[in-house]
Amino acid sequence: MRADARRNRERVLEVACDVFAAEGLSVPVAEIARRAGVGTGTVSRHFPTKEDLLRAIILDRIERIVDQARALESLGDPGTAFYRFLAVMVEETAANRGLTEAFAGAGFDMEAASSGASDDVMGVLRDLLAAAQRAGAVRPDVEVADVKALIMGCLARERGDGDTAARLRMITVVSAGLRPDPAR
Amino acid sequence: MRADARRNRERVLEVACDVFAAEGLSVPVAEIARRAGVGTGTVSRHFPTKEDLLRAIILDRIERIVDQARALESLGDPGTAFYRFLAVMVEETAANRGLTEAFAGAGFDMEAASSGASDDVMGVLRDLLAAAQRAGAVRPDVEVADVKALIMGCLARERGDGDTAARLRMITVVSAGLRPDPAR
DNA sequence: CTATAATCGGGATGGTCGTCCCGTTTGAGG
DNA sequence: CCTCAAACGGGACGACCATCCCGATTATAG
Repeated sequence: MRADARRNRERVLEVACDVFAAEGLSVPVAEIARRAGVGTGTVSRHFPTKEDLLRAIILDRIERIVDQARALESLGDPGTAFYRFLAVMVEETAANRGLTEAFAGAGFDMEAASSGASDDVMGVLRDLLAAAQRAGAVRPDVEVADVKALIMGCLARERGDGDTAARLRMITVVSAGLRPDPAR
Repeated sequence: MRADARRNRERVLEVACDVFAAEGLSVPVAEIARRAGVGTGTVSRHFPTKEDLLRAIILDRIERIVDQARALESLGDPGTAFYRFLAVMVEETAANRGLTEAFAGAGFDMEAASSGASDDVMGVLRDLLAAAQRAGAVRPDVEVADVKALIMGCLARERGDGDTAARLRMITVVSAGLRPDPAR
């Protein structure tokens, strides 16, 4: 691979990561190219479709989240692991509008793009939830899709990363709601 | 107004209501026209922009929700009123994909479209929340935006109206989370 | 330094959609 | 029945965007 090609590829990736995080997935590819100082042809040669570009950026972020989840999994108390993962996932995603939209399923099919074991967020969430429920730390009737939707709720709190206190409050409320009756 | 004009207007309104509810706000105006059996010109004469058409449909639905809220407001117990409104809002909206997208702010600026007192959902929600908090039925630190986001979470549970049990479970969880510590 | 193949830039293409316009049709009053 | 303004249909237009393509450029091996 030629040196300038590699450089351009890196540059596009970096710019795309920032722009999608700040302004969401609907930013035109041509705009990414413009800000990276390259032509649209250069972008679409390295990443034939917009989805390819998104995959390269988003799956990287998701892998980091999954890593943290796996680390929490081996933490001893399944309840603590589950609830801490809720907070981690919300915090990691809140500052990234593109990632939020990806989770919401807007313009990017995460399930289809995730093929490896290292990017299966739903899988790891399912494991954490099941363990926490076995330990009696989460209401037994709650399903993975419920938890995902509640996380989406926390992310819907507002665009951007401004209000950390509000996010914390949301997580507190949701966590309290998920706990079975006795344990408060 | 000529009889055929009135008839066409009604027909477009009816079809648009169904289609947007079933398939969301991104359905092309031309498709509405096609299914109503009229030309695109007819639609855009009665409703110059797509937003005009949406307003005519969505604000009507919102008014109905607000009516129910006002009815609950005069119900005596502010806590009961608030929690029942949560359920009402989710139930009313869940079956209507267009309404869900409108609340999510996708392609339709609800705040801007709402001008009358009869369509201010956020206003009535604020009143219900404040009263419930004064009565000690909701955590005092929760804000209106938090509640809205949690409702969005319930709506994000899945597309369509299929799983009533899941929606009920979501409302239970969210309600439990919103209650202050003592009252379970 | 030169040749050449990889790479680049950005215009062309095709598709979608909202809105506007105009030639044609039709409802309804006289 | 006859007229004509109101209403209709659907094609034209313009905006936006992803993707493809090709003539110009440039990195790198020899």
